[in-house]
Amino acid sequence: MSLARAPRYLDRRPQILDAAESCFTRSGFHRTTMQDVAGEAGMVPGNLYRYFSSKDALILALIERDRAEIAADFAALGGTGDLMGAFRTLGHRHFIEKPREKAVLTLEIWSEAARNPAIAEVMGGVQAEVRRGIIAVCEKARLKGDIPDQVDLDAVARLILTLSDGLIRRKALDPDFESETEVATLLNLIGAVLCGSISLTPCVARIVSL
Amino acid sequence: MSLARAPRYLDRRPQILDAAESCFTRSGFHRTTMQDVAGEAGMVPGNLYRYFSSKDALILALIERDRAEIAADFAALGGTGDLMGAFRTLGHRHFIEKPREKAVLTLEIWSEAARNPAIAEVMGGVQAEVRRGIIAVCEKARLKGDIPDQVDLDAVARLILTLSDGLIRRKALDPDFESETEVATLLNLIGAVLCGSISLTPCVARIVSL
DNA sequence: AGTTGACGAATGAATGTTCATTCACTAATT
DNA sequence: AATTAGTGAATGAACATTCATTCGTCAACT
Repeated sequence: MSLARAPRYLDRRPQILDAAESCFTRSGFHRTTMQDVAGEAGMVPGNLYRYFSSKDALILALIERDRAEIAADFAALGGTGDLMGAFRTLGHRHFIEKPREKAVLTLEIWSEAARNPAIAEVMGGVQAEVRRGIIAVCEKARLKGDIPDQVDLDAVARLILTLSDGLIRRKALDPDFESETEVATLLNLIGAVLCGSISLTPCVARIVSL
Repeated sequence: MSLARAPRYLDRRPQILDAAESCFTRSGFHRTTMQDVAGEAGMVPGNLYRYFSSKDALILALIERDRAEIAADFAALGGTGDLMGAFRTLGHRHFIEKPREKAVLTLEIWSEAARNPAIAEVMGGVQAEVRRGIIAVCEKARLKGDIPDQVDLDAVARLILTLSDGLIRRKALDPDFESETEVATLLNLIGAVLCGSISLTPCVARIVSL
């Protein structure tokens, strides 16, 4: 009787998520009403519930969409053997190309993750994936002899994560933040660390002497 | 407003701010009700309005209290001539001693700052002050000959700010974040940068070759 | 080809709750 | 007595969610 039929109408989910992204960026999760999202999506509030079971589900779906995007970027990263080129590409894509609004939304997600375990879990997943991606691509470079043995790749990965997060916060909130300059500086720094020009694990004597 | 006179009774403001801090940390600004704060402060909601004119005013006052604390820490920093010692102290105080909850609250403040201009302004003030503090203490060290001329102190200050923000985000949300290790690593890195072991402004040839 | 009816999509008007804020009042202090 | 602190019970607005209803499309049957 009931045939598996192709959806008669458009799938409204992407459209709703786009609307939600605008609203959440503009007003934050909690100041955004379902009425706002519906208005932005060109429909009526009740109808949102056909696609997302609750406001929380909507938030979560939005975050998961971002996650998928990041994951895709990292899949592409492993390909080439050009380590710094890969980092430069990623840096460009994530900190220069993307508008400030994305950074603002990320801040929102962070503050939400501190309380919503579902969001925390998604974020943890991204984090782990990015970290593994960084280490993997570095290890490939090490096999080619580009990275000295004494460089602690795990520490490098943590450093990059820290720098990335710091950049996001500054991009979102510092009025005179200059993406290009900042990214260039930090790529430079990372390059130097990977070269072994400085070690992340203490070479205490020199430092203490300062 | 009427701070002019010594209160006849206890000043409840600190007590209320403490309560608010707990609540905001636990639930975020927007999920915290005035009823929650009042309960935590051991009083009745209406009474909060004797001390703060609105929920927003309460949030702002809390942020300003933090600002004062940070400012005080930085006032102390300039004193000694021990550059890395000063950084180590600050790093310890802000990233190791303070509980994770403080970092969570900071995340909350960030996401709020993106929309509330009053908060953004306070944050901008802190930012500027910290930055000036860093540069000032570095310049003092440079006069003593501890920092080579080619080190770009402005870039160093930006780097430190970025690293600090990244640390806060990771401390708040990474389940296996290790304050001591991370801070030690980054102090080490900063020390190396200040030594001139690596330059933040491109020495392109080497990097590109990687 | 035209009609019908089934069914998913969308609407719009509630509904019930949660919450910031108010206020008339009582208690304590000087 | 006068002033300040604190109470507790509203109040009313905002908002997530529900639901009865309408609309649009298509397939099956004349």
